[in-house]
Amino acid sequence: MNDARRIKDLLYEQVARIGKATSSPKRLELIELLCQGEKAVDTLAREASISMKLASAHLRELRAAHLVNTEKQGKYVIYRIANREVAEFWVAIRSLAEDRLVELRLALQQIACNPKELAPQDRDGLVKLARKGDVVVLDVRPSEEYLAAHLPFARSIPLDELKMRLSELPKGKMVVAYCRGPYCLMACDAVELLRKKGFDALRLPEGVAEWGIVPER
Amino acid sequence: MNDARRIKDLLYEQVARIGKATSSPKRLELIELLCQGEKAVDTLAREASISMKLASAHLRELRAAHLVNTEKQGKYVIYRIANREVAEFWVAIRSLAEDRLVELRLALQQIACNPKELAPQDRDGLVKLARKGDVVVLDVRPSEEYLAAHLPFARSIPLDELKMRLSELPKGKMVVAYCRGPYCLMACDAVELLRKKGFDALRLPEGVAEWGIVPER
DNA sequence: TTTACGATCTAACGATCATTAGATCGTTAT
DNA sequence: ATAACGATCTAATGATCGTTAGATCGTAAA
Repeated sequence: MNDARRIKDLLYEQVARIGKATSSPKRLELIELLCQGEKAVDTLAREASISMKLASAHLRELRAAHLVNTEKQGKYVIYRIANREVAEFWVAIRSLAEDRLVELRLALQQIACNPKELAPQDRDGLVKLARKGDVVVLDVRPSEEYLAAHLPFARSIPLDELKMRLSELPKGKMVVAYCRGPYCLMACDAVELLRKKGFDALRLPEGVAEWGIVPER
Repeated sequence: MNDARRIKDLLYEQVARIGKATSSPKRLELIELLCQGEKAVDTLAREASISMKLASAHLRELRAAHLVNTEKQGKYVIYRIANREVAEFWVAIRSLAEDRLVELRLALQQIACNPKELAPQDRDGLVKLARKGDVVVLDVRPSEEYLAAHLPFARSIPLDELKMRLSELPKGKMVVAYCRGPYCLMACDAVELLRKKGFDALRLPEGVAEWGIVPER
């Protein structure tokens, strides 16, 4: 009787470890960043706008829940998402949050309205257009993330190089810009810039994780 | 610049509310119970082996994350899972936990080994056998849960009535017993009892939530 | 009306967590 | 060697959380 309780409690306790690991905003942001590709601690800290000490502490938690792996490379410690399932969970918990929390939907509308977004269109359709070259799928993330994983037929121009490299883009064609996902604002900025310069640009609010694409190794 | 930070932080903060709500073992157990059907606070407290005060406090948290709904019925306050997505998330977070945490897999093996389990068989096959009457799919949960939702062609004999109602079961046929899911031990006990009484019994470690069946209203 | 009971709220306690600073350790560059 | 830097560990802080007890409120049965 009491024995059954003990084992039951143990089971729920283990599942709660996943919940606990995903109960901190900054840890979620770190997971999203790691979904883009492997990164060292100082890179993660900079990109999440936190101190390296705090990043290290949060990564420690994620590691305790086995959601991320580490590998020492000389001076650096490289963090990676543990596997595809973690990336899928990041998409899943976000999806549930959007479904249940009005506040989140409202906040999303704020950033979604400004630059025109691509409708939650069929992905095959976009890929077909990109393959034919009728639209340019533009990856505006840092180039290391593009190299780690990117959408099919996407071209890489990091956001901070975009202004100087506008000539690389065909003037007549539609440009679809994407970044790390719906919570990342880089594609918004890119679309704003492109439109100002006379391009026909849309934001694709999805990233590699949403497409089920995951960096290798 | 700083403006973008503020809205980003807000987004991750909202998602973290879901993580926080699912970071407590008892809250997860309450979610699982509510996946079986609507329940009053005192029922939930009894079935989760906690005080009503504590149950009330945990349910308050789940309600704050909009994962559950409430409705006052006279003396009682009835809690319900908010929608199908919540039940699916409960299955998803459990699945990730099993994938990532060795301790959880080990604990599961402890309860899985004793009574022989049904292989992660195709569900259609089981339903076909049950429809023809070649196997008896036995729901050993309390009858209110059976009434709220149950597997196709399942018969209801609650665990605490099973010993007295053995005569209702055909002696020659295979009995497949299930309960609330892989973390619930009622089906284990049922299989143990049935085998002792000469039945050919197996445990189906899945419940309604795992089959994507969700109580109405 | 009185009584019992389901349920929540409040206050309070100890425990845990987020965050920062200081010290430490290993590696790379000078 | 020394210096610089990435990264972690420790300790310490304030905040938050889990849990329990006491009081309160509404409803249903006596």
